[in-house]
Amino acid sequence: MDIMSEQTGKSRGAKAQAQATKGQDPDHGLTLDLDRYVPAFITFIANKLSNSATAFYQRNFGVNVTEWRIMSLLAIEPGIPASRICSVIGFDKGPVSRTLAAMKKRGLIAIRSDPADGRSHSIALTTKGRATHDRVIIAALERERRLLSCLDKQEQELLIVLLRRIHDNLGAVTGPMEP
Amino acid sequence: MDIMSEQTGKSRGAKAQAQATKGQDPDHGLTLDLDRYVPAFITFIANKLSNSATAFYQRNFGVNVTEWRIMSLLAIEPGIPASRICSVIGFDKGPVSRTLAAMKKRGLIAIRSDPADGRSHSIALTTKGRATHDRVIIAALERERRLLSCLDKQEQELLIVLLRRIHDNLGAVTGPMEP
DNA sequence: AGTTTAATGTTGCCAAGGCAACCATTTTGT
DNA sequence: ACAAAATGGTTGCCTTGGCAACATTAAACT
Repeated sequence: MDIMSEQTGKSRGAKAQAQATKGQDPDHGLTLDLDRYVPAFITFIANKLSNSATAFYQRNFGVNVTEWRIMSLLAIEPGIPASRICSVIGFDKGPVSRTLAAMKKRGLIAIRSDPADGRSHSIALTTKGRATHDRVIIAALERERRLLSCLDKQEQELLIVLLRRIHDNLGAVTGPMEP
Repeated sequence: MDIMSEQTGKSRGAKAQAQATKGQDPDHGLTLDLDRYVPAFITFIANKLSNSATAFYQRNFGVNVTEWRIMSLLAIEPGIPASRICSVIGFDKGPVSRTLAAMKKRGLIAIRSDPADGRSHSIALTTKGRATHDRVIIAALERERRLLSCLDKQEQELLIVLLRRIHDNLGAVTGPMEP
């Protein structure tokens, strides 16, 4: 195939240093160029960020990163239902439901049922939840600042724009696909 | 984009504070701007990508996304030890060890112990593993192509460069930090 | 030498989070 | 009006993957 030979030749060039230590000469067939494979980059970065964030927030504020994400959204949009949380943070409603129950039990949020719709609930931070939020956000912004400290202001803007475009284009990949 | 374009005033009842467009809550203090908060973007995108990839690869090729990542690395650098896999894909050695055991049992990889170092092992794709790899990579590249289809060639290059810089800068955030 | 220290994997344990089945309420279609 | 479908949440079950304790071997330092 054309794709095969083209991609193989392309990725071979930038690869020499990667296998300096252990890799044998792999050169038969198509391989990924891990220095340019975006899904791997994004997953790697996200995993490290989430793990590190959960460890840090848990240790210092007693909340994990999922709870922090929910709190940050509730600070922006008080009174939203759980379904809104799911769509914004991109999580399944199962974990969100359980996390909300845990946060309510710890007094971080208040849940009152919607009088207009017996299925829905209105969720908001309590005073305690807001106080926790106001402490965590300082650390969160500092973490983001450090993460982006390797980019100048213009590059940061560019990254945000590109990530937003990718974010809005996720349907092109998560949708149906034939093998 | 704002995901809020749906029925915004639905379950917020009469007190729906229409922070509809941009999510700034004037009543309170500091809040995140979720349209510009990079950690949230990256996590969201990575979760959707990984979930969708695992579902797709599992259904069509019988491998999950972790196994695929390991396979893609083994195709590039045959004969590496497990520690190398951990550092490249950013996973803990525990899951990697278990995944390798499962892949060996299914005949996808071969593991032989290093005669020079009794602790280390040399891991490589079998013929069957390589055959699976050669089928999956077609889908993987197509998925990446779709993901990036919202960017032109220059923007894609830019994104790769920026992500690599972030990737290499992760230590600034995962390292020690005081609250 | 011998004793500590470090590195490689394996395993136990646990939290995070997706999926599906389900219940309770609308909403819709006829 | 009433059955059918859709919607919001809850729960059970499962996979993924991190962390820590451990065994084994290699390296480093007396």
